[in-house]
Amino acid sequence: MGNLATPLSAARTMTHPAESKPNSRILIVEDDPAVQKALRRLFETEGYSVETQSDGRSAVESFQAATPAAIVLDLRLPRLSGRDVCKEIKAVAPTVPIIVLSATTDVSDKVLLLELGADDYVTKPFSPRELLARVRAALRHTSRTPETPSVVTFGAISADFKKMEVKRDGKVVILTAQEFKTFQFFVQNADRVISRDELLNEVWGYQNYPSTRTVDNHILKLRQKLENDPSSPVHFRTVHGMGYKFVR
Amino acid sequence: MGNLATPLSAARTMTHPAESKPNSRILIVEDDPAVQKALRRLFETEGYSVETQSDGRSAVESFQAATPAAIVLDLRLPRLSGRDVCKEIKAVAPTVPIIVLSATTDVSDKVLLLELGADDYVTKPFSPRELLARVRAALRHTSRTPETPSVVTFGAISADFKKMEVKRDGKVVILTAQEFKTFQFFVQNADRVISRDELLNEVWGYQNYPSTRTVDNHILKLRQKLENDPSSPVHFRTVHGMGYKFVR
DNA sequence: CGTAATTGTAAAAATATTGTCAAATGGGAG
DNA sequence: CTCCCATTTGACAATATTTTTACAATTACG
Repeated sequence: MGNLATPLSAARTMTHPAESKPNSRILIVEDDPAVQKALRRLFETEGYSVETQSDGRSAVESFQAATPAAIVLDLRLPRLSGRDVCKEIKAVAPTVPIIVLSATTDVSDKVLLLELGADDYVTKPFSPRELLARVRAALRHTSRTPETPSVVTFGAISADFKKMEVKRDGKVVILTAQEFKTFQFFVQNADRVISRDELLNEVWGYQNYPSTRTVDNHILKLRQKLENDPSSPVHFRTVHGMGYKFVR
Repeated sequence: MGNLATPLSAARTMTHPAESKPNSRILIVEDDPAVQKALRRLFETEGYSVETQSDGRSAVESFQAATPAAIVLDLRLPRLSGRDVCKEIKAVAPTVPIIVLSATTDVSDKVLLLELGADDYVTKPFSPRELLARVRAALRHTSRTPETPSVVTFGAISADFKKMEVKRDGKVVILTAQEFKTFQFFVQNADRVISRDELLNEVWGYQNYPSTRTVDNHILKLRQKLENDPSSPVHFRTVHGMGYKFVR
C-alpha cells in the first residue's frame, strides 16, 4: 500500500454539513491589523466568538485567561514567535487545535509543523473558505474525539485506521490510497447518504476534480474488495438519485 | 491542466444529479467576452440560471436588481475594480458567496482576499470543474436549511432526514429521490395548502418542469407507501381546486 | 340530476442513473 | 527513459425512476 501520509491530511479539509458550532470561541493571533480585522469578521459572520491578540506574549496570556476552542496563529509575530507560542500552548493544552497561518517559506517542511505541535496549516494566499474549513475540521476532530475509532469491524471486515490496514476474514486486503481514503470517509459518515459531489469535495479535494463516474468506479472496487457478494452490496449501498450510504 | 477555452466541453458531460439546487441564479462578472460565454455555458449546462455582466458598475447594479445565489467575479474589470465590487456587495449582503477569479499575481498577498471579503478564489488558468466545485461548495454551505428536524414521527411513520430513511411500523420504506424530496417539502410545510405549481417550483425546479399531473402521481406514490389506507388519505390530503395539504 | 372541471389510478413510454469493463492517462520507481 | 500501477475516462448495458398518457372516479355547482 502506498504512503498515505499526504493524502490523508487532505481529507481533513472537510467542511462538514450542519455542524457549525455556535458559541465556539476562537483565538486569533495576528499582528497585521488589516488581516486581524478581516479574520475577525470572517469568523464572526460564521457565528464564532472571536478573541484577537497581536503578539506572542499576549497570546499565551490570553489563552491562559480563557481557553478558546481553537487557535488561528500567524507564524510571524513580534515579542514571541509563533513557533514558541505554539509550543508553549501545546505543552499546557495539547488538545486545543492550532491552525497555523504561514508563508510558504515559513513551513518548507511538514516536520516543522509536527515539531511545533500544530494541527493544520494554511499557506499564504489562502481562501477564507479553506481556513474556515480547516478550523471546523479541527474543531470537529476534538469535539467528538472517539469519532474514528482506530479499529472498526463489521461483517467479515476489520479495519485498523491507525495502521492503515484492512482485513477480511483475517486476511489483509490491499486498498489503494484513494480507496482507503474513500473507505475511511464512508466509515466516518456511516448511515448518512453521501452524494458523489460531497465525496469529490471531501475525499478528492478541489485541485483534482474528476468526473462523477470516477466515484462509481471506486465504489465498485470497494465492493469487490470488501463485500461478500459485490453484485448485491450490503455495506456500500447505492441510494438512487442521491449517492451512496455506508452501513456497518 | 485546464485552460478555459477547450476543456469546457469535457465538463459538459459531467452528469450532475439531485445535488444541484434548482433555481440557483449565478451572477458572472467577467469582461472577456470569450471567457464570459464559456462560463455561461458551463453553469447553464449544470442547471444554473446565469446572469452576466462585463464591468464592475453594472455588476453592482445587477446585483441590487436581483440578488443571485452566488457570484463569480473576475478581479480585473473596467469601470469599477473587482475589489471594489466585492467590498460593495459584501457590505450589503455578506452572506452571498463570492468566488473570485484572478491571476496569481492578483492575490499574491493573503491580506487581499480577506479584506475583500471574498469567500473563495480560483486562479487562472483554472479548470471548469474546480470552479464548479467551489461554487457548489459555497452554495451548499449557505443554503443549508436547519429548519428540518433530523427526525420526524407521525402515525406509524418515522422519518430520518439525515439518513434519508423513512420507516413505517418500524420497517424501512424505500422512497425514490423525487418522492423523498416531495415528502420533505411537505413535512417542512405541514398544515399549509400547497399548490401543484408551488411544488413544481420548489421541489422540481424550473429547469425540468413537467406537467402538473406528475405531481398527482407522486402524491399517489406517497400515499401508497405511507398512508394506512391510501384510498382515504389522512396525511396527504387533497384540497380540491387548490392543491394538497400535509398534516401530521 | 347533469355537466364540466378536477383528481385518482395504473400502465406504457421516455429519461435518467448506475454498474461494469476496457482502454487511456499520468505519476513515480527503478 | 521505460515500465508499472493507480487513477480516470468513456462507452455501453442494465436498472431504476420520472413523466406521460388514457381513462375512471370524484367533486363543484348550476
